[in-house]
Amino acid sequence: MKPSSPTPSEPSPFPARRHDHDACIADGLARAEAVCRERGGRLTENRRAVLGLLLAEHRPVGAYEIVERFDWKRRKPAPVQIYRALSFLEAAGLVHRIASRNAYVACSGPKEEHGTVFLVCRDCGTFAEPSGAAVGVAVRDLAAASGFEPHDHALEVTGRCPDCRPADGG
Amino acid sequence: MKPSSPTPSEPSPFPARRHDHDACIADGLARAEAVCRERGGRLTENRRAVLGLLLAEHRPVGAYEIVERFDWKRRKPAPVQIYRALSFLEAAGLVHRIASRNAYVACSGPKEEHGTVFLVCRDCGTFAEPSGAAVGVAVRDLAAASGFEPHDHALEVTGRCPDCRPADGG
DNA sequence: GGTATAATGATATATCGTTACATTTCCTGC
DNA sequence: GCAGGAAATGTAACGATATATCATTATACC
Repeated sequence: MKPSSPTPSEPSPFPARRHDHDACIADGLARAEAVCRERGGRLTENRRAVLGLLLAEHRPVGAYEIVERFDWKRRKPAPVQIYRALSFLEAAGLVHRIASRNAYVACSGPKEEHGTVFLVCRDCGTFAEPSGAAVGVAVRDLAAASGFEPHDHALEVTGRCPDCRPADGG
Repeated sequence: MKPSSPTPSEPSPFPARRHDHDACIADGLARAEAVCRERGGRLTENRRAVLGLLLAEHRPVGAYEIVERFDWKRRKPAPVQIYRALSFLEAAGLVHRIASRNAYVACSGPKEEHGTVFLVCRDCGTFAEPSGAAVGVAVRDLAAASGFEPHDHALEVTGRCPDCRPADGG
């Protein structure tokens, strides 16, 4: 197995070291607009700003860190403003809460289109959301064996991302 | 597949509706003593009391709920007392934190001997920790495909336990 | 017993998230 | 344009979760 060379059909879920960051923000916001049109909510200034801030990072960001970094009409918003935006965005499947860190990340698509698997680098904090089909299968199997009826799941994995792990894989 | 009849070789990870509760508390404490002897810590009165309280439940319990229920020399302990005990117990692999609920559960064994999969019933709060070998495999596969080096993972599944789900499985 | 280490006691504070209610903005129909 | 209602925001206070700090006590080891 060559971890550093994933097959072309399954590209790394981690962002490339250099990529068109403005484009990934613009894409995220465009996707958000589409989701809002479909679901009926409004992508207001606050929500857009919070989502934009999360899209600009590829890592989980705490709500109060958003408060601090949020230049909002030249002053700080109250925490509740941020939480309201996050609640809306999470309900729309545009943001995930990383429970183990009390932090939030922009999601790469609507809820139906991805698993709920989160990889977080313990060194640089970089975040990725790989497709979690195998995990979904494992959850269903486990549940069936236990008589448990699963509704929702989240798998949070900590470790080292390709950029932070030693080159030899050790 | 017959979810309500798991194979005998893989018994339900959920506690039986009626079981010898005193025995499972005593077993848990005895296991804790053994772990402490092996690891070098001490199972002091506070730690024993916190673990005992968690063993007496089969569900995640919040730290401040422990504070409230803790009859400790006839008065309430300070939160920090509870958090200290929980930190020790978690480091020893005797307790898990359920991040999605900010709550803690007694673990059924030392860290090496089980996966890190948590089933929590959304109706009654009952908790189970099934063996998560398949999940471990899925995590390793995902990680290998991403070039990610996994160190730790936790899978939290919410749903309905065998006692709370409708009898027909719907 | 003397000393080092582990653990606790007590107070204060940091961090994360919500309640409550008044006000404003936006959409819709006229 | 303008009324009416729903959605979203503004503001202040509060509740819930977790940790920092430092003095003190208990335990293990010599």
